[in-house]
Amino acid sequence: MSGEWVSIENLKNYEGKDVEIRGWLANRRSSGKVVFLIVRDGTGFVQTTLSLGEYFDKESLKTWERLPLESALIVEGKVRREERAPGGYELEGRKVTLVSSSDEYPIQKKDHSVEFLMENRHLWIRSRRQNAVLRIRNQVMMSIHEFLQARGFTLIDPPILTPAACEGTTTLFALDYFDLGKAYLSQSGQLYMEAACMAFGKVYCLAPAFRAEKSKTRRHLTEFWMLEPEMAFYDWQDNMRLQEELVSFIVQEVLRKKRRELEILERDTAPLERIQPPFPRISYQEAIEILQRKGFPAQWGDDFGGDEESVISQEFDRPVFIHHYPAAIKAFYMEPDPENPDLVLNDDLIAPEGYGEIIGGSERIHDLTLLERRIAEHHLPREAFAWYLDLRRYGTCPHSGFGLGIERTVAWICGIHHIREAIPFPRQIYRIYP
RNA sequence: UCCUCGGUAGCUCAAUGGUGGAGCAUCCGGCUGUUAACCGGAGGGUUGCAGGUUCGAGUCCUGCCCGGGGAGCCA
Repeated sequence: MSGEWVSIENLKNYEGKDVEIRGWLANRRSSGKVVFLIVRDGTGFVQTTLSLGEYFDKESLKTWERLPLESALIVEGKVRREERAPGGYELEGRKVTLVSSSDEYPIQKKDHSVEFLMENRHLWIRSRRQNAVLRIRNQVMMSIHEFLQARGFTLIDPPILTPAACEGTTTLFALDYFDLGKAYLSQSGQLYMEAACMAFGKVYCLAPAFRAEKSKTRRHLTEFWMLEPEMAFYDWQDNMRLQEELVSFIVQEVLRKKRRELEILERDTAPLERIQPPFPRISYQEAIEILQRKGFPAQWGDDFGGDEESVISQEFDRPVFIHHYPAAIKAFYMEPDPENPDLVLNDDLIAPEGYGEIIGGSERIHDLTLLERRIAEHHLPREAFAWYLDLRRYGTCPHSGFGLGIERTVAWICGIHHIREAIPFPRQIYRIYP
């Protein structure tokens, strides 16, 4: 008599059938003789009706009417198309089994402050919107793997504990490593990917990165996830072509497979539909000119902040590449422009709608002498980079790669304001709980 | 690190230097289709902490603690 255990996202395939839903009580309403239980199971939400009559007497209705929110339960009933029900389908309940009653649930149906929600992040992820964001994140991750694997890339996992800075400038989280002194949480897997691309040709890592900078903006976390592909024999332009194809693929896949989540987030999908290659390309020099035309006091040699990035991105209807930055404001490993050694063969990709930089990429220095000079100029510890220099001794070749910030990309696609909602458990300067 | 805003009931917020309230949540009652349901009733407070000014401080002053927003830095 009891029906098949079905997930809510598949309910529409069971119209007229008896099924069982296992989940949690998301909300409830009652009207004396009818009790409405809104049940969620992680795949969706469905309204269950319990009516006075054959299956429920007045006593039992009273019990279910008072069931605390987030209680775990199993409901059995018949799937019915119902215009009045949110989602178009509802469950005509015949039996409810209480798995566990909940304590009074802290997150309620009305307003909450950011502070309160962040303090209860472990519960907040149950909510409809947060659930939608994290489902889209999952899709982004899967689409990245699908895209790169189909193009012959090999996933190579980088170490998280590292002996020294990849880029010298940024601050690292340090910890004691037995008798070997300090170790640091990785701020980038790039240098290891450069080693790996000389072994496998095309490689990528999708891993956490850590920055101990005291950044306090909606675009920063101390722990974030980064995709870092690295390709042997790719020049800086091959690199950009790969980036625009990847970003377009990710966005189109989310549009194709996560429509419902985008609706929950009330994301205007029109700007996303436009995300197709090729992306516009402007030089650093052109970017400076745009800013000056817009009245910004930008000088050649300045780096761009969030406001500047927004102004530049507003000129275009899709992500825009900015290439050929001054070498002085970029990392030590970037290949100089052969026509002007003050510039490097790099690119930043700025997302539309003010979401800022989502990719930083470049061709890498492959000449041993030049790289040694750069390491010295940046006062980096030569011993720590011995293995990295080896890559330029044994069959060195031009190669390129980039880093894509997962949370910034997810936040942009979802249209959410702050990237802390784009990761399940954000780590920020003033928050490490829960 | 700097700038800025804030901390009052479980939550979101009110309260001219003069008896700390409301909505939601909780508990009790009502309602035959609710849509953040609705209607009636009840309980619920060391106003972040420590000093100070004052006849009197949630309110003014000083310090500290904890958060929010932003800058720099970066993905």
